[in-house]
Amino acid sequence: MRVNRRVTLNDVARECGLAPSTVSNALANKSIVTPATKANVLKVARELGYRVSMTARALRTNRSGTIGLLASDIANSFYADILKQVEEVAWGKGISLFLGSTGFDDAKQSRYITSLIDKQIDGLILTSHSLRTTDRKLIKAHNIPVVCLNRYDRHLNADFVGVDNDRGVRLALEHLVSVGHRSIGFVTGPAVASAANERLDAYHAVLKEHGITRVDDSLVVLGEYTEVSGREAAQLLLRRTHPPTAIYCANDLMALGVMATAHELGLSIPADLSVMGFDDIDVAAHPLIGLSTISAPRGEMGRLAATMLIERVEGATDPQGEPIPFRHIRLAPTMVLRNTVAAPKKS
Amino acid sequence: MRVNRRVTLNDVARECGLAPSTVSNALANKSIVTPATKANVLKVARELGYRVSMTARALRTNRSGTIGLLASDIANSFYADILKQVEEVAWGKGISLFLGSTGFDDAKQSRYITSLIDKQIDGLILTSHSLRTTDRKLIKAHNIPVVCLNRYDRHLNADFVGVDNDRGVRLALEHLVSVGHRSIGFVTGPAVASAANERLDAYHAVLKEHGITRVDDSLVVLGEYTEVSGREAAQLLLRRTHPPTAIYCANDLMALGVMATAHELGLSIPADLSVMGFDDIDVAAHPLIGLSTISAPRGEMGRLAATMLIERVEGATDPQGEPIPFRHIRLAPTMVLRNTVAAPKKS
DNA sequence: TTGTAGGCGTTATCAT
DNA sequence: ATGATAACGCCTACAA
Repeated sequence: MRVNRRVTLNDVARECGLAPSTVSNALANKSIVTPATKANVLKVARELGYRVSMTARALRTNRSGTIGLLASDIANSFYADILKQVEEVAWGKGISLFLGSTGFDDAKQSRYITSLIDKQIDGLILTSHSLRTTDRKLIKAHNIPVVCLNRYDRHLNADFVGVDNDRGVRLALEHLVSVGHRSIGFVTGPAVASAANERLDAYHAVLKEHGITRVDDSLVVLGEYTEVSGREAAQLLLRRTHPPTAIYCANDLMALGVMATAHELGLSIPADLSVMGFDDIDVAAHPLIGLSTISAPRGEMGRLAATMLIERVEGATDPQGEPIPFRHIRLAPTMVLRNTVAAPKKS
Repeated sequence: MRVNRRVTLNDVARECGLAPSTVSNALANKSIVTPATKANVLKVARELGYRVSMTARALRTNRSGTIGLLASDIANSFYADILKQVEEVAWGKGISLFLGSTGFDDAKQSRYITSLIDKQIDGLILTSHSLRTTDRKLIKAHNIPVVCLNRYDRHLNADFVGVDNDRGVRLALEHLVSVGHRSIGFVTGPAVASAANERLDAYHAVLKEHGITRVDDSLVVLGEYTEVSGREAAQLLLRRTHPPTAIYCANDLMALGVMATAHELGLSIPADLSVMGFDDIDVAAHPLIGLSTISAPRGEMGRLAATMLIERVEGATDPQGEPIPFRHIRLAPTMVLRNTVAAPKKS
């Protein structure tokens, strides 16, 4: 069986009795070509089942119509929600999306970046690690626009969009303090991204501001932004001789883990333990969970990131024709109070 | 500022004093080229920062090193879990992944398929809609290997992997029946994919087999595989004059919605209402949820789908050199009993 | 308004 | 073992 060769621009041209360049122009809807021929070309192209080869076009024009998104854990609904919006914006612009999951593996992210650049992505959204210097060089050498999402890289010339982590953590901790908590545990995330550090810093700052200087370092436990790691952290925290009366988690998934462990330990929330999270993922709002948390506008973050990236890809300029300066956008989080916080028990 | 041109094979060749073709062969580690020159080429390539242009290579070889995955809702953790495994397998093979979200929009899926084929994907994993005939033609014309995941298309020559939906639903419903339920509501999903129909069919079959023939059609409510749609379905079901004593949902997300509504209506689960789902997504296992459900091995499904697809892309053959026949794999689901099922109240 | 020619960066074929 | 040449499919000067 003969394998059918692909229909090319030349085939259309031949069929129309025109030159390839004319067909190209017609298909690109250039005003230079006569409406009549345009119509004819379109008709023939459709009949023959002609489809442009983006590969050939990319080789020629240096634009592939693709962007990449790298996330540390695509099964985490925080990233999934962002991803969804990015996909939508990209789709609206006719751009295809490469997705990569980096785990917490620095090297994997690097290899992903080179691999995607080999594939000639037009732009890249980074949501996971900070970059290695080699990555930065590569990105610069190939002139790939980058948007950093929720992780700021001060060595990279790139747009940034994220939540105001400091403000978010403050909102939560001040609420916990105002309700009477003095001994507050903190489950932090891997320090590969700036967001984790910012949240941890805010924790220390708020406690200090409220005169809780005697903050025990062992009240801070390292998690991995997953539910299991939240469970494990809670084991550590709640098994102490003097367990904290409240636990603040750097994301909701870990807060769910803490709630699970508390439940299994026979502790009732919020009576025996207050818990708060960060992100406001969907399950947090479920009445059986009712997690009080800090809501990060991740839909908006995803949309903004994609929009800003595509702007750069398209070489947008300001009214004076100057390239747009890099933007640094912090979205304000809000506090959502549900059922996981109460005053600590008098003991 | 001069924008630095990309380093090409020719640059490496010139620097080495070799012909481009030799460099190409050296880089491809062909046995034909001398080890010494290989080493030299490699060294120079590294020094110059040479990176292959996959675009050019794809144009030449007709292989892009990319595959596509189309899902109806990437924020649904069912798909996210599959996606994660697909990504992992692909990454292991050096293949990049295009991700597309189709909603429940038939036309969007079609446009995605053409768009990805324009970008010369080597293969495609379909998890959402059934195909239009035009899609099938396009796929056939371009000879793109396809794997159908959890949605069977009998008109398409493709590998298939999915759960045994019939068996899963039977497991659940027979459990509900054995515990004493006779009036069982069913929240189904959009019939755009075969899985939804299979689950609904199984529902009818099991009820009939147990002599519950007087099954009221209004006990079947259409959902959208989302939590909100589960909530709405529950409103319909529980506001009836004779509400069912149990509700079976075609996926866990909708079961969560049912649980939410029940909770808000002051019904306690499982005392007043039994609920079961399908999938066994992560939250289902949370102690505060404890949803009894049917566990679909979606990690394995994702892994299998990706592996089978890549096999085809690489043109794998059986020992006789014949192309591998299309496989149709049904994975067995298992029942996970937690805390959402009890005998119906005597009334 | 349409046609011609060259090149984007590779690889495959054939010659040396 | 290495080199020359052509071709993958498209776009874009420039020429007609």
